[in-house]
Amino acid sequence: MIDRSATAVRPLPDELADRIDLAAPVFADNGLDATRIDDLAKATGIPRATLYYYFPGKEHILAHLLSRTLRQMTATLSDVAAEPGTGRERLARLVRAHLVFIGEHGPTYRLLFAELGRAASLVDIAAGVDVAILSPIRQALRDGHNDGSLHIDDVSAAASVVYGAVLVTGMQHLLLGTSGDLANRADAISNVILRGIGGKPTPRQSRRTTTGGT
Amino acid sequence: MIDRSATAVRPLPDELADRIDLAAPVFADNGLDATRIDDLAKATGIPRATLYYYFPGKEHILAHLLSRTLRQMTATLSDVAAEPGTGRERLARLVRAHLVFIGEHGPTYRLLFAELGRAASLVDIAAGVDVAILSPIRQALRDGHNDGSLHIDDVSAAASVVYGAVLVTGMQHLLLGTSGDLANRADAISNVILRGIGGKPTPRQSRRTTTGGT
DNA sequence: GTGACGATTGGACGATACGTCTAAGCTACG
DNA sequence: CGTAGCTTAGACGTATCGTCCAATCGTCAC
Repeated sequence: MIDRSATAVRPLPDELADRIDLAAPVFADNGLDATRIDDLAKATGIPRATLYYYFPGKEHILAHLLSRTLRQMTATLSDVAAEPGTGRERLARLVRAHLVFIGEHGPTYRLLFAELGRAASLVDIAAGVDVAILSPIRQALRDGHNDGSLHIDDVSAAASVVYGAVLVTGMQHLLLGTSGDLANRADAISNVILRGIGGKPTPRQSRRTTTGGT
Repeated sequence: MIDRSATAVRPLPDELADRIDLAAPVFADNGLDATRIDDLAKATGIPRATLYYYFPGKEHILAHLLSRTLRQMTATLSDVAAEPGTGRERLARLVRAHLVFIGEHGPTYRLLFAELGRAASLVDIAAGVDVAILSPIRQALRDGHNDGSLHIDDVSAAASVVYGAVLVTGMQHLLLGTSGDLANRADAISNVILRGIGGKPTPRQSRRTTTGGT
């Protein structure tokens, strides 16, 4: 329907590429719908006519920003995933790094999912999420299975569990403003994922954590 | 910012309450933004002026629908959760029922999350999600812990893992149109959640499931 | 130096959709 | 039969979109 160019129809000059980033907080504050092109123009200092010169519409500006964040996340997570260690260790690091990323890019991350439905039709952000997030997870899972540090029957199911845990935890944090540090939750989550919640009492006797909840 | 009334400012007559449901597919197809009030009027057969008589705007109509779906989900899941059995059994049933619900209410469910960012500002849908979904999960977890069928250290972390797994699986299905039946994935997910992916080879030797994936 | 071309931008424009409002018709109840 | 509230068509006024044009400016080739 619309051309697949992730960013803009015309190549975006570097100077504008920098300034357009200033649009992110505006989108984050108001959402796609309530954001006026004029707001973006004001916030970025780029005149409205120029914005339209480079972007077909505000959705494309948002898509540009989101795919940028997605690339950032891809870079961050793949760096973390590349560090040495067993698959199990790397998985734990991925979980932590992901939560930290959510904490740092809260508004944008929330935007990513809030507008995923809309923006996904312009860019294949859904696919980008897969590459950025699920793919390193799957890799760590496979590696862990091979090096014996993990035990995976169904890679895709396990990846869904891992990602889901992170996503829900992050979203609770972003939407409901739950308990303090996201990074702190990483251990609790990794624990559950690794040990499971099946009946068999695990090696270390039940060291109670924050049993409470919201 | 806007009053918290979940549905409408005026009490909605039953007859209209029925018809307004016809607006759901319209929203689901187009999203909040692209849906015109006139479209809703046409789809529901309720004149525009009447819509405005009962709802302050289309966002409130959407909020009304979403909270309705949420109530439905609450009912469905709490029914399932109420069935007899160990916490572990009920948890597995919850996972399955939830996935089935997603499969059946695909468009609306997707909408629920696509517009959550926006709608959450009108209604406390985020809180509704918590009640509808997380709360029965937590209950099953606690019960399972007490009856010995589960082993939970951190209820809220475990609940996040469970819900996240379901959510991500469901979303993959809805957005990417992954493999066939959602209900089929329920077992794989429950397996991972219960047994964990930690190295210790589980009691029953690794009965390989669908090791493949996307 | 000069002309050409593309980037840049202010401002005007038509279109669309929103949400408001009015007024007329209708129903129901006392 | 009269009042009150529900219902609805249609007319507005407003906001924002996206398009378009014309003026300006910088750069490059000749």
